[in-house]
Amino acid sequence: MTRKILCVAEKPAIARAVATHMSGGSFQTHAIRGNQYVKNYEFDFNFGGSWGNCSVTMTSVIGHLTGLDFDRQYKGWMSCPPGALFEAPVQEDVDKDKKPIAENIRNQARYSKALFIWTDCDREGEHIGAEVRNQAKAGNSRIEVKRARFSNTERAHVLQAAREPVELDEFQANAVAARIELDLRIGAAFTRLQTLQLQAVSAVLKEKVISYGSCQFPTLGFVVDRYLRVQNFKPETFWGIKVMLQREGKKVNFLWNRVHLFDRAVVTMMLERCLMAKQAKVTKVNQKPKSKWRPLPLTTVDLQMMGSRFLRLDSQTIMKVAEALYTKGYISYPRTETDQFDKAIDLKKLVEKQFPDNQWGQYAKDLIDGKFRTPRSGRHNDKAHPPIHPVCWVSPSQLNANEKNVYEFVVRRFLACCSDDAKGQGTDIEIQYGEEFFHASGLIVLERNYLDVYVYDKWESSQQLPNFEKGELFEPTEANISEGKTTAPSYLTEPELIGLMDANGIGTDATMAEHIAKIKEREYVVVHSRGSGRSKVEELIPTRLGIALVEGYDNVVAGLPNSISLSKPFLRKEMELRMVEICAGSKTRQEVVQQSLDMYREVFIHTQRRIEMLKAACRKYLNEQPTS
DNA sequence: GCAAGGTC
Repeated sequence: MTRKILCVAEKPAIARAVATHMSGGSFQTHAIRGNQYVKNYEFDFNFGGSWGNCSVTMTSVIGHLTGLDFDRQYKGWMSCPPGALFEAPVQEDVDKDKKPIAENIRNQARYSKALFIWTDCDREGEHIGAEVRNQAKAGNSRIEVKRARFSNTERAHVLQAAREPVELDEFQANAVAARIELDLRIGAAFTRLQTLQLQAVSAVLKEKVISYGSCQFPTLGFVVDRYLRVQNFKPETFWGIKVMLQREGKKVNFLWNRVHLFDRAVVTMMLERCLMAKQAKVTKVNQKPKSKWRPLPLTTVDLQMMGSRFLRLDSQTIMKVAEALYTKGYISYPRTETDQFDKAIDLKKLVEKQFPDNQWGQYAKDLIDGKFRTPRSGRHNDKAHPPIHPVCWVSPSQLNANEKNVYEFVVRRFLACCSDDAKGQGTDIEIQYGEEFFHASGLIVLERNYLDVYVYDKWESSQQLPNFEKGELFEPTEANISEGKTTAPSYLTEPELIGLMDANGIGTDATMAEHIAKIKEREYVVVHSRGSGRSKVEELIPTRLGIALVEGYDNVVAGLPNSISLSKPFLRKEMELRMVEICAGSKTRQEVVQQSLDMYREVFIHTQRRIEMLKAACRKYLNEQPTS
């Protein structure tokens, strides 16, 4: 009898893709009882080595199998003081809707010699792999456990992963387990505390859940921080020197190297010295080729940021649309941090698929006819997914308006990646006038290259400069003082917020949009539109409640020795660093959970003691008459 | 009625 091997992927789409490659396209599909998405695919495969020819069942989970929650007696909000949740017993259970999937794995494991885990090769994937292993062991305690290491579903790569399995990374799974426990305890404790305490403060808050989360609060913090900077902004007047020369019928404006200063008297004196010198001297003439680099391969964060900017869709909508395009097989997996293409991917083949398109088909043909360039490589690789790229061409008539726009963006971005940089000729002139230095620069775009397909980037020729020679003297046509005012920053936009979250490690590429949606849902922030038409900008403004929470917590911790506010990203960042230590094997899961809980408990106790400050902030913002 | 993270 041939040996049987059970393979389990993180999601149905991967199970199907891997089964297709391993089986060479011929497999049997069986539905499972109780879940319409998960399927079992059966086929034979030669693993080589000591495994040899085996019969395979390839199936999947749908993300995590289990969830962590408090024991039943702690679930009621009045069952215990919120602070008790830092120690209350918790248990891990298979989610109700995942029970049929877990059962399928236990059943299949019974007849299998080995389990091959095919979850994504990232931290969460390692934890999901451990959940799968636990179910398989419950069905068959003697089953051998292996893990396939793969980063895309290209055929040769998949086959290699199947034949060279590695071990599950227990450290990474433990790091995720620590995160899960911390987020649950801390989130629930603070949410119950502030909800129960603040509901009584204002009629506005009655019946309202005022949630706290280690990601949603720093997200709110960014919005409030920008809002306050706008509110507190005081414009300042500055002065500069403008020098202009007319020559060969062209007008050249020279910019001051000092840009501007805030002291009018000093600028006046400097200008007078210039005028006294009468003549300016050309100190540098640089002619050099300039180029504008083609974009990097597309990541999720970039898709969300560029998408909000150019397609005018909020990040959640973009992700929904991108997922629909992925499920239909038009684009690759849209959740990725990777901005470098694996050498194994045949990029030219993907370019060729775009030939039929009316808008960019000819551009794709030109690439294959010799203009193709290997894409640039960024510095990120999540080792799980390739950059987002089109998988095949789809007629615009098959897509709705949003899908059409997002697909077009993904394709244009991909073709731009496979193109040459735009090239031009730049001229930089520097002059000395009195004791001050000024400069002017000109640009002539010579080859547009990627700009022809990537319509979202702009790079235009500037006005041409007349000829200058190094060392020559000339008398400027005009030189005078300019005056201006510093302008207030504008309110935070969603792409900016996503950039801040990414830079501070708040949330993952898959969840950032959810955290923003969450603070809207909780009525901590609202979206205001400014302008109209193409110049419309959506800005995030905190509500009175949002401002009150941030100000309240800032006041509460103001007295603490290292006063780290919950509205700042530092605590979450520290948690992330400790997770990395678990992955490296330098700390255990238990150590990290204890340390992090101690840290948050200190803030919690302090908040309880000074709860009046939190209440006062809410009263201040919510119970006074709105003035606008 | 609480979180954040997978995915449908």
